[in-house]
Amino acid sequence: MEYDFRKLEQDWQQKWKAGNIYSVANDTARPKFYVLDMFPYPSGAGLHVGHPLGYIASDIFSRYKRLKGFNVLHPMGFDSFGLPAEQYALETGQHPAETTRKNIETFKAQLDKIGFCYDWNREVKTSDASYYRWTQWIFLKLFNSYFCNTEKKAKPIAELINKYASQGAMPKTGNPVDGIHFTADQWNGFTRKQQEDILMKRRLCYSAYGEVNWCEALGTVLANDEVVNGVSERGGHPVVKKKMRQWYLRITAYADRLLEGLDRVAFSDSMKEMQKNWIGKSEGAELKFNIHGSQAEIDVYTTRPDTIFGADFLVLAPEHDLVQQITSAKQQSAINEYLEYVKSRSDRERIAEVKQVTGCFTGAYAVNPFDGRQIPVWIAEYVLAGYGTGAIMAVPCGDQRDYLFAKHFNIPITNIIGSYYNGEEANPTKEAVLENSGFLDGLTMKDAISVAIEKIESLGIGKRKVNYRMRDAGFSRQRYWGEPFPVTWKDGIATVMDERTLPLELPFVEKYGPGPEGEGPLANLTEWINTPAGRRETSTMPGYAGSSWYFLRYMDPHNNEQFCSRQASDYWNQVDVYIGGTEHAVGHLLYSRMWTKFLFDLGLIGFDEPFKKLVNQGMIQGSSRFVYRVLWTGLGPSDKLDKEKIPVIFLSKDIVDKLDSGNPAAAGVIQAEILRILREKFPDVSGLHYDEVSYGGIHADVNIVDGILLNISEYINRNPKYNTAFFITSKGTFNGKDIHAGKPAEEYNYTCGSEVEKMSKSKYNTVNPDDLVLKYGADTFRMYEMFLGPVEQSKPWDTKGIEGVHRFLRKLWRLFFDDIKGKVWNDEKAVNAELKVLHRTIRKIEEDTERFSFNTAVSTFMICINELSDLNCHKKEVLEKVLILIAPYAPHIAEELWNCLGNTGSVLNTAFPQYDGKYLVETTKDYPVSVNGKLRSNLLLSLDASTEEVEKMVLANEVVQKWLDGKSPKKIIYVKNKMINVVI
RNA sequence: GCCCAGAUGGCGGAAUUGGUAGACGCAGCAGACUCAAAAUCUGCCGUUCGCAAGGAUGUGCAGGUUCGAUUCCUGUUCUGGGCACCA
Repeated sequence: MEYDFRKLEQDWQQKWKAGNIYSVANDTARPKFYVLDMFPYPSGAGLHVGHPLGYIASDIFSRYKRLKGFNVLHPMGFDSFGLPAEQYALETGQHPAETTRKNIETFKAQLDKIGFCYDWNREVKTSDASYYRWTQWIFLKLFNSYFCNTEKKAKPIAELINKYASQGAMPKTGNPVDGIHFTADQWNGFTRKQQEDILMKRRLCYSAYGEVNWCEALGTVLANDEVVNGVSERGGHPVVKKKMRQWYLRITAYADRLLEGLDRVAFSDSMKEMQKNWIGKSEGAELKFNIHGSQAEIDVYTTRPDTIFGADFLVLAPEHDLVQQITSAKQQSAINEYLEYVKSRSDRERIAEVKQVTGCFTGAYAVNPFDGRQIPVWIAEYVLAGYGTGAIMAVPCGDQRDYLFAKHFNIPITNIIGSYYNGEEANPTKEAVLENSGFLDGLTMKDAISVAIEKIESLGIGKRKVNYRMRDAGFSRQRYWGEPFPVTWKDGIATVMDERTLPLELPFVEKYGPGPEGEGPLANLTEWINTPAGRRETSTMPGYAGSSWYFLRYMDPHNNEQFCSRQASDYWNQVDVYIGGTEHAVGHLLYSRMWTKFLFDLGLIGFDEPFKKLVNQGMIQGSSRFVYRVLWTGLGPSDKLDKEKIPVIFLSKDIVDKLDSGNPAAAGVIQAEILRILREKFPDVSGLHYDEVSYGGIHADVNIVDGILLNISEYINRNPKYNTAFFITSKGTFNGKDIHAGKPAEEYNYTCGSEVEKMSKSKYNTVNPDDLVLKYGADTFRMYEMFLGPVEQSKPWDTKGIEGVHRFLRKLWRLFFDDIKGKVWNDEKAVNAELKVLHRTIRKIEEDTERFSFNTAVSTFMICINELSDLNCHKKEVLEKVLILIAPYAPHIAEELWNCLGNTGSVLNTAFPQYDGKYLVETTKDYPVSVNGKLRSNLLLSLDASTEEVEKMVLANEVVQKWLDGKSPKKIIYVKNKMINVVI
């Protein structure tokens, strides 16, 4: 009986489905365990081998926990709203709902082939109205809530309105400020619009003006991803910043709680670090600078108020409100020019720019509040409007960027740190004793910080301030394929729908192009947008809206009354293990943590951190392959050459390497060969020249490249336009039409370049799991993905090596069945040697699975099966236990053999075997003996030997004596059960 | 540029707490079985000197701590991920 993996895997997958064995109940006395994958965006390219890495890991863990007696929730769903489907619709006219449905179908079929134990009854799709109804519902809750700064939690905005109406909003100390403070009487006298504007500043989801990437030519807003070097990815049109009304999530209100919550979750330190840095809490001061000869005041945020006397200039963000007001007539045109330039730059470009210092003087001078010194006010792109107050005081002797700016624009530098400043670069120290610093003279900078703040506060020119780098999250998109906002606008007032009327379904559109004025496609639906209550909001929610709470919906997916019943969320509680990529380190994870805290504040769930433990799977990268095509810049005479007739020439990687080797002779030979081909094509053209060979890399499908050797006939076959192209390789020059599939690729020896990149369809470097499952089976595929290396590590995909895992499973099979003899397993009693192998394996598998070290677990299985084979062990007593151990990893073969042994039902319904240490007791150890830290010999010693006995034995050792050469050792280091080191 | 991570044979990786570097697998080499192939099995397999015994050297690079460093510290190079509208 042979290992017919195709048949048995199919059979078991059907039986699992028919028997509904992965369905999970909410009401059970068993302890719960919740294992969650980050659900995928169902892209049109289908699943590639990178997706299942985390899914296999979580599947193994779920099955393992089930064997350990837990009621395991292990659901899957789809993050099915998103930009790619909309772009695809724009190009092909196919409705995103339709393509998304198809893609999900493909994904599910692919997932099922790998044999995952998902409870598909709990599937969620963020684009289903029955799901996004609750996303909209949570939006209403956010809109109708504010963050109470005293209690540090969200509360219904109705409470705030009541407070305003009864007590107003007056400062505890000091004078009320117009526009911020008001009495109850004033509040009650405000117009509805005035009241709503004030409330909007407190709502947890609010509307305000913000900047977007605007592409005039496309008439649309673009994602950063769609902007490349300042122009649109599609079409290459210029992109500028534009202010538009947007929705925002007030995540900054939760900044402190998001920081604090990190102490209560098991995320990796680096993950916590990334979130902390993203939140970017800093403490410092905000202070006012007056502008000489103007009413304007500039608020500056600084973490280093101690350096105030070293401030040689101020820099405003180009977008700063005061720029126009303070700019002098003389500087006006220069400023305008600079603003034009900045408009074309993305935030990332602006911060990343270091080589080139740019900026523009406004003509205004600020007055240092302490010594009255007048310092110039500049604008520069490295100051961002979104951070702090959008204005900084520049201290060139202490900040390198300020230093470079001062040098570049010849602004004199004041040294306040004496010898700590060398005149050649800034020194950001806090240790220096201050000089030239008025009342701070003689203080160390560290101590001066609080002294300076106190002074600033006592003079009433500023205050101590905690600042966050994190900004409120943009919550609206000028797109179609997302959740519509249940909001209408009238007279500038946003009114939300009654929650009982949800969902507000996404209406069907014919065209996916943008609406007028850069609004989303929904703006084109005149009938839909105009309602008696007002004009509907036409933007939709971002991708992260649906993914910020999906883990709750899995707990109670069919509930029509609530997003998730309290009963269900109390039982399943936090996600025990969450598996996904680091690319979500800050976005998704912060948003879902915030939503959880918010829902907790409202008492809708009983926990405020969603994920107890996070496992970051590494990214499986693609290993791209390139062919090199000759580029014709420098080819002439251009007026005499018929463009149509210029040939396509490909260079093999080794030829390209020769070109780049810097050896002019080798490069000359290649150039001559190209010229030869050209002369053949253009026999009549005189003065033909091609000055320098240049080339460009083009992705070739990794699936038709063996190692780096291109299957050249298949390449031409797939790209018929190249069937008259020339291929120059180390074996000669070949014309496409002479290349035949019959000849082995080695004959042509066209080699490719390679590069590790993100796996993506457009890079032709994706490998489809289906092919591998078909060829080797799901169990082999699962174990191979795990065997590749630690789950947390990123690595390029390589199919080589999968054979070894497949051989291992066949070897396992042969312990039970022989191709000729048939059944070989028996009911004999196991002996100690066999039980030792078994129990060592049980212990190691349990350990490795618990710490997510699946690669070493696979290797442990291999060692176990090798040893049992060597021992000729075919005993059911041992093998049965091995099957349970391996069931999480290779569920199909485990089920099959489990049943062959005479068991009924799923192997998952048994219990994980108990490890017994008595089989593993050792009495001796073969110690490594080092001399001066270098291994010289081994020594078999009893484990209960005394230190004296050991030393005696060591000194008596021949090899040790040889190295001692008659001398006596300085020291003998003996670490029990580890090693011995003799120091001479 | 900033934040985070990683770097070990021809390749993927192992070494869990500072204690025998290279487990396990792939590829390769040699052999057995076979008419042959497949499958399977056995042995070798970091580099280098040596017939061998054995020695030297070796975990990106440069230093340091230690009886002992892949592991800890300082610096540095390269690669990957993220940087707010991809998901």
